[in-house]
Amino acid sequence: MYPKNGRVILHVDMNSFYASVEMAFDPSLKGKPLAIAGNPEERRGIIVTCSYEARKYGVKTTMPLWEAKKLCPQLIIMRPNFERYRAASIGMFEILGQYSDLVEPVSIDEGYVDITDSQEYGSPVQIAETIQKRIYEQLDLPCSIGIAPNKFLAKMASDMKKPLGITILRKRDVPQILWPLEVEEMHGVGKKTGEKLRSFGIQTIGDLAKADSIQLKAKLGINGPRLKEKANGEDRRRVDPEAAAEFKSVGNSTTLPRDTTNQQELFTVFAGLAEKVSVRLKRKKVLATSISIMIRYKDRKTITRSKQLDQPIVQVEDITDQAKALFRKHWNGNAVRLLGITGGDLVEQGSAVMQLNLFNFEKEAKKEPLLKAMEELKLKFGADIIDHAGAINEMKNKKDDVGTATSFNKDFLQMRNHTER
DNA sequence: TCTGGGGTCCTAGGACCC
DNA sequence: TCTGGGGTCCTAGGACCC
Repeated sequence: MYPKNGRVILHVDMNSFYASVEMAFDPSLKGKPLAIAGNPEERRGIIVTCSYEARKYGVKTTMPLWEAKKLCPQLIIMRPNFERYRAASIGMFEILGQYSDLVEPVSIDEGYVDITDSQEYGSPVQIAETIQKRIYEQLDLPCSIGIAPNKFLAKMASDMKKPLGITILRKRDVPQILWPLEVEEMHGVGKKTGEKLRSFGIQTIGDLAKADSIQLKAKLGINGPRLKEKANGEDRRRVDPEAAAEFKSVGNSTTLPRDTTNQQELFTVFAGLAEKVSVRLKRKKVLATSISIMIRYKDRKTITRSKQLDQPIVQVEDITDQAKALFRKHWNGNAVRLLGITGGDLVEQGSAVMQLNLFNFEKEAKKEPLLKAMEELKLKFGADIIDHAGAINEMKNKKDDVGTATSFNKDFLQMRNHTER
């Protein structure tokens, strides 16, 4: 039954999502070892997701393709079909949304649902069973669900039975269920933090739960005490439907077919990346006020270099120029393995246009005729932006409240390209 | 023939301002 | 004639997650 004080949170986690979607799409794949890989033709392809049948052969996520083939010669390899995954994801979140307004997407295949006030649909377990059944029958996709009083425990719970599991994790179960686990099993503890914790004698989640907060803070920063709270089953974070609606950066990167020191080649790659970033920014109707590049050298040493801009940009040429400038300034001349461009400090199209207008008016002391100013804007952002945003009207009527009327699900789906771990 | 790509959040030092 | 303290911004890097 529902507790009087306290919440009931579900964490819904799709099982080997990409592979499952492909199987739903083509049932003849069911029961076969299937892997989704970034780019099977490239020598640097890795496994993004694989079916449970493939896992039996030892095939794992992030494994290089050649290694996976060695382990399982009959492995079926497919490239990702993101449109299919987006469609499946929309279907899944539509089902979740029918049991609560408080749905927070975490990634394309995973989300939290606060069902504290959803008694009308049954008990927590009944709701979880209904959701799981509907996703399975209507979408032909398996998922695991965790039921708990907070996000952290729900997340840990959904991980415990796969595929098609439902797991309840109460706070009072924490000492028995969670504490014996290795500390790396915790969501939020990776390799490095695990090593650090072990270096001062913390091996299990239970050890972490009992560790000294002051010491943890000194060694791990703000993350230390937070981890300790979680190890004790405490987590007050809300299920926030808006959390995923706003993205903070848009980037594209690529590992080159072969390492190179040829600047012309590298600049061509930058132009391609800038094009992708530009298209994605425009689609989201935002502009970037900072640009950063990433360079991974042959020895895998990776650097990022960034710059704050005076004005937000979105056009390919502008992004390319900024990226090239950063590259020229910081490249050490060694062979490059990967290049990336990311736009950050995003502002909305409308408000960006306005900022530029204000900027121009101040600069030009209002001497600039309106038409010429518009031409300038079109040059800067592309004609579609002016027409679409009705920039002149916005300029007159609005100050800085150019609203965002975006459906979170859609935006969130655009925002993330998820790969299952 | 090693190890992708898209993100978020946190830290830390220096510049700069009051 | 040696020197406070707080705050913000910028840049770079690290850790983690899916």
